[in-house]
Amino acid sequence: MSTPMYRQIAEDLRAQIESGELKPGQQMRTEIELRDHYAASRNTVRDAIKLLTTVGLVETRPGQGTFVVKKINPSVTILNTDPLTSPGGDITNGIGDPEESEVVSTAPQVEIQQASDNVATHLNIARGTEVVSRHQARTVKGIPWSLQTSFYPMDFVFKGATKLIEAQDIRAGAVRYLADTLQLRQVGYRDHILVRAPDATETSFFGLPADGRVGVFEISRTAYEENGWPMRLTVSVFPTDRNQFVVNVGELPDTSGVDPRFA
Amino acid sequence: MSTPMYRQIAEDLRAQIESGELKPGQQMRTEIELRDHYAASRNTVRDAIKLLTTVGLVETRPGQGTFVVKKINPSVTILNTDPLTSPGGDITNGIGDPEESEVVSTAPQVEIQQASDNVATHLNIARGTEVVSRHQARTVKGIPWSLQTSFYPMDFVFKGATKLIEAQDIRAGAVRYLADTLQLRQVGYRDHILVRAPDATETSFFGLPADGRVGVFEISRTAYEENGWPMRLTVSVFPTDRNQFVVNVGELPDTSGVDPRFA
DNA sequence: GGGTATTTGTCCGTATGTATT
DNA sequence: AAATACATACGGACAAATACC
Repeated sequence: MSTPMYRQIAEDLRAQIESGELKPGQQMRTEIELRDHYAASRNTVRDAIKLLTTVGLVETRPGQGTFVVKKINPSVTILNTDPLTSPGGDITNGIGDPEESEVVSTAPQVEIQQASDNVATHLNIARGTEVVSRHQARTVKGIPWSLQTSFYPMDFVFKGATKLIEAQDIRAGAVRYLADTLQLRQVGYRDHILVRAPDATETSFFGLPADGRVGVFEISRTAYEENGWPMRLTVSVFPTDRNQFVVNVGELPDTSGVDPRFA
Repeated sequence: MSTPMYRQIAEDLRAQIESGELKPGQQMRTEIELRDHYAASRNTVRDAIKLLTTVGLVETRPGQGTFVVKKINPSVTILNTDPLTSPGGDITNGIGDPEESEVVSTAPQVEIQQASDNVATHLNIARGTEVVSRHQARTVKGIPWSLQTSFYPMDFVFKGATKLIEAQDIRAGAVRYLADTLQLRQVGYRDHILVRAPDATETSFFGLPADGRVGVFEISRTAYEENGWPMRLTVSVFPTDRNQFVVNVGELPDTSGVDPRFA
């Protein structure tokens, strides 16, 4: 009997959930009932529940009880849409109902910053160089979907792309705008995908659990112009619990028939 | 003073870590010392530490103490290498030192299974249809890197691709083999990326913390032949704490200069 | 709105087990 | 073997959130 009691309790409850005995959304027995059932202390039962919470199987609501989590219908985003250069450096959404995506972006929050290590590396400039930062929050059907920040070399503004420092959406897209004003043609981009813990801002914006057990995708998209120089870095952040991504390579039948189902 | 004490303690420690006052790898003060320092109970201090561990900032070692985690040097994998069809459906590694990758694969574990919902959906066959499952574990320089399972329709074996059910590596790659024996030419693939909690097998193989706070990437690669039919599904699993992925779109300078640095 | 019962959240103190040095 | 440090487990008390009457 070397496995701790709270793990055994958690394993028992997990089995009930995965067997379907406890259904998604259903309320579980209260901590007191579980304490009696397993002949343990309430704190031990709470340890078991805590374990299930970090794995994402259950969720607790103060004053109400503990519930089996419902599967969230995930948002699926295609990372390499075919018209490479057109949609801007923005990551657009290919959600279930493509027509009614209802993607809403806040007005960009524009700042002049000194390039951090990360930004400097991706933009291939010296650390501390001034860059324009344009930050936006996006919601899909009212639920928070992404936080994204684009970085441009400050040079671009001096050379005439003054709209970059205006706190307004750039109509026709930033790609088009830079091509028109600076003859900077975007010919490709590279996405860098990682997962990390959310910071306080992200936790609050996405409504993630405060204990940080739900990670976020951080996708750094570096766009290049025709001479091979990076012209923009866009860092987008998405919660991992409701987002998936797709990459298409080669000739594929039709991009539609992907409906993600998994137990 | 509405924020709980254990959160305040965690916030204080977090600030010390992020300011560099506590360096990566360094041992923190013991629970007893922290209890005295913050005039709290040991359990409360433990709650604070537990919070920091779920965020991945610290790690506890029984009998030794609590330590600030060291940043793991991440493995970077390119999802869309240019010779699309050649490297097989396998996801190959583009780690820091490309020459000495030292990727070691175990002998495949071959099984005949009935297609699960997920497999059936991706392979576009009926649920319960028999499929060949080939499972492999991979290590890079001795550390566990990925678990991957490929699924092929059982048809392929009946039609002559009998090596699929042999528990040996298919030399020259499965793509080449299927092209040679069945005239099945792979013309592209689609990667589906998501993050979920690891199961017991994955936790043990990767040596992940038992509480499941480190998620895993699950990348489902569906390969298509020239008539647009799926010919293989490969599901690969990677821990999120030591893996990153790259997607290249359009014309890029050279794929080398990506060295990921982030605070 | 108020009051009460229910349920989870926080915090304490204590005891004992287990891993490491 | 002994000391140290974290892990598990218990029990109790009060706070905070929610639901219901």
